[in-house]
Amino acid sequence: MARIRAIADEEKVAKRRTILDAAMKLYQDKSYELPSVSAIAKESGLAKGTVYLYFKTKEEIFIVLLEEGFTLICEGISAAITDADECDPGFISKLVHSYTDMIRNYHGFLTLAAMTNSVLEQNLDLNIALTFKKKIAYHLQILGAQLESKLPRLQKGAGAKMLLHIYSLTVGLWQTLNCPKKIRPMMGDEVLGIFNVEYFKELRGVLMMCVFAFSEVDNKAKN
Amino acid sequence: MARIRAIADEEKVAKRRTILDAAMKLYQDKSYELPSVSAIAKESGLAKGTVYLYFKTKEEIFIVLLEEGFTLICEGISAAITDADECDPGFISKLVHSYTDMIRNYHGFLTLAAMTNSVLEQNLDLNIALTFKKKIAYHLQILGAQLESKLPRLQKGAGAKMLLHIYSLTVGLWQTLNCPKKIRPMMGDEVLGIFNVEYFKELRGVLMMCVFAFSEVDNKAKN
Amino acid sequence: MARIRAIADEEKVAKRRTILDAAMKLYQDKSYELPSVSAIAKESGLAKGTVYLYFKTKEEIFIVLLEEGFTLICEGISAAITDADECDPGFISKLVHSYTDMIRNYHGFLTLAAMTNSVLEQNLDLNIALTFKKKIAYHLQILGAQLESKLPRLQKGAGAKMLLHIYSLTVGLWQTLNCPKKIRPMMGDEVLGIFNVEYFKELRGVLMMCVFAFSEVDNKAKN
Amino acid sequence: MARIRAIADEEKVAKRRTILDAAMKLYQDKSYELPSVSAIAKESGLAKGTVYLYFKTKEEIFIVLLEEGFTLICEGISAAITDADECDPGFISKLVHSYTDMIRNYHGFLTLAAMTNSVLEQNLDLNIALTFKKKIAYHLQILGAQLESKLPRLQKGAGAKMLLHIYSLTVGLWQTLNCPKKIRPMMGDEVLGIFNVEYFKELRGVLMMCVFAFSEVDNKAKN
DNA sequence: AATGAATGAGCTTTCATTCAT
DNA sequence: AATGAATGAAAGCTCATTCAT
Repeated sequence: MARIRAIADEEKVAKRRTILDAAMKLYQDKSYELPSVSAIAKESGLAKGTVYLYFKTKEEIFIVLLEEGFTLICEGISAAITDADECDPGFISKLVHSYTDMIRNYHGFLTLAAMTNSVLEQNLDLNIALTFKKKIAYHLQILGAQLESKLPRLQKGAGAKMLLHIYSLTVGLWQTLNCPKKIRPMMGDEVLGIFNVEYFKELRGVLMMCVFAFSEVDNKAKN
Repeated sequence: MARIRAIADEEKVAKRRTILDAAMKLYQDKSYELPSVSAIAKESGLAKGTVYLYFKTKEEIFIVLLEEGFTLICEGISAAITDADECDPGFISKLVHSYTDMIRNYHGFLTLAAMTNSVLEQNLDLNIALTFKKKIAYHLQILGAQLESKLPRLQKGAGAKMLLHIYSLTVGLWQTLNCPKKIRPMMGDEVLGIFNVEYFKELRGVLMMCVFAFSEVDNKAKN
Repeated sequence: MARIRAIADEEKVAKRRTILDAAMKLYQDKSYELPSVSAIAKESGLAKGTVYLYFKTKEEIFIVLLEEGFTLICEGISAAITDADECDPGFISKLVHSYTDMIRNYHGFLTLAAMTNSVLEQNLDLNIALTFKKKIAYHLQILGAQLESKLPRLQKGAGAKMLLHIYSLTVGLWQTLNCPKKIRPMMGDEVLGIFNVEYFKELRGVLMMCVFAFSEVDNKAKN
Repeated sequence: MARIRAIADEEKVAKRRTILDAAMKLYQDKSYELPSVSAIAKESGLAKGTVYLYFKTKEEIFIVLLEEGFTLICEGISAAITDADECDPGFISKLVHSYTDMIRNYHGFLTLAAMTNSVLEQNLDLNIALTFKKKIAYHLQILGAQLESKLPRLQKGAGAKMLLHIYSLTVGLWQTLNCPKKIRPMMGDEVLGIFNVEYFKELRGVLMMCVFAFSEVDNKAKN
């Protein structure tokens, strides 16, 4: 096996990356079932024990991947907000688009997000779980504040809350619309028409509606 | 002969019920972790093998429970719609309340719904999975149509779609806000404030907003 | 694999026996290291899971073997006591001989006994450990009482106690004199002369002495 | 140059000591389970690999500790023999007391001694194992001779042998009476009465008896 | 139809030891 | 001489599912 030692911190980070990437690859290849640590090790070209040197449990690997995805998406939106002109009537639409695009590009993010509670958090070190939650909260906070600064109709705190709701909807809708690969060919049935929509298009539709609603309601509350 | 068959069928249904009830009880008792088939069999007073005569896999048991819950909730809302007066300005609010109450009363429904994709559908017979999807679609259709008849501003098909979105949000929000028991005591941290809200209150809040948005947008689209 | 079902109780007992025998064989073959459950299963012609159907932990298997050996030996001595004539001046000597013979015939008993505390009791279900202790105590009691009836010089309770001491010495001496196979060829060194004795002969020698001492002291205490 | 070597040797000895002390501390703290090499290294303030520069295997560390304990105890008794007056009728009793006191003071000695065969000697370099045996033999010899000089009734070689038997009994009795902490609270049961004795008191009792027997028998044999 | 004994792949995890640095 | 990253065999155990009875 690759008995290459990661001595410097950056090498360690690189090896961690190797494991994370291998885990993600297998996760995607295995149609979004959590791969075994054994498989991850093999894919990484490392020994099983080495993986446990970098992550305490299997779930930790995936919680990190999820958190990375979340961070990435948040940063993307943040950039999009900065770039966009809030006076542009298409401001919201642009943001929504960049949001859905970010998610689309991080393959597996949605599946991962969907199993956060039911699977990942179950077998997670207490502190890791908490740290994860805090990071999510932090990102929502920061991004929410940024939004508030651009959309003055949003009251203090409403930005983060709105994002929380958007995120919830994103994950929930995905869970409702997504279905295992093997039954996809049989989804043609007319009865199932309601599920035969393109997820991202649908998501954008609902988001536009909700963001609009948010602004309105918030606005009214102000008056 | 037919008589005997009927009796036999009744017995079958009864035994299925026994298993389902036992599974649900254990699921609730074990704080919403899927119990083992062995435990379900014991709780049912049946042998392990017998359980497999009635359900092809463990997941099938829970998908049936989920579907039953879904049906129950839909029927409840249907009744609520029938009872309510759409001219009453509190019409929407009443519906939303009865919706959240129904869900609250079906303990474990949200957890079950949340694991639908990531866990349940993975190890499910193709036909079972499909049938499940169809039942969900059917209920959404029926209930959607009923809604449309009461809220004329809703276009054809918009009722079902709205319900789909509501359901998605319900499940997604639950996943975001819910957290494992063991980390609940540590949620006091200020950073986590955004997660420290009462789920059902929060849900009602968002739903009110969304339903409102839906009507508006839909209305506008009409004009 | 041998998918032969043990349905009747006697069949179950037989299968348990199969496992116990396989475990003992491996234990002896592997120069008295505890074999893995996996190996025991293979040797038994059973699946690993099946072994766990009959024994909760690996240690339980060996504690049962130890207890069986203990019981066997006690029964043998009991018979020897019954058969012997306490007026015969060689009474004690005969008993000691039958004791050492019993132990010699139960290969591995000593090694097993020697690891009772340091290994076996560590990973043992509380109740199993306790039951084991009770059985040992029970046998000591019974056999002790029998001895007292034959050797009137022994006070009440002194029989069991004497046996406890004899057993302790038996195990302790074995631990001191026994040595791993691989270093046996090098035991010729003169310095090691004290260890180069035949265990059973040595044991008999010490026991004779001790039993004698016991009687004396006890006798004196009486006067 | 020689000077430097001497210093280097001193350092080596010192480092060995550090490791041994750390190992002993952890062993005692962990209620007499063998600690991992990793833990020993950490406790020593050394790297894992460094430990292996000083000891070939983990077991070697503990065999050295056991041997040190043995030496200590022997030296203690030797001193006690020197100090005591063999004409004092309490001579034996005093020796026995100082013996049990020495053992009591070397915490963990008995546990270590008890696992010598079943655990330690298994994974030990041949030479190390042999050296260990030789040291034990040597100590028994020396101490035995000293005893013989004080107790003229002891024939040549009988001293060492007696000590061997005493040591065996000490370890064996400890194994029989000692029990894991977790089952200690449940030892109250009447059946287990025979095990509910104070180890050191019991040991002293048996030893007094045996030593007495030894002298007698030996004496008789002489005549 | 019902049983429950048997299966065995599968899991995570530990840790003594090695060896590149 | 010292380090500690990497190894990987080995372990115990679970449990969904099968199938002989």
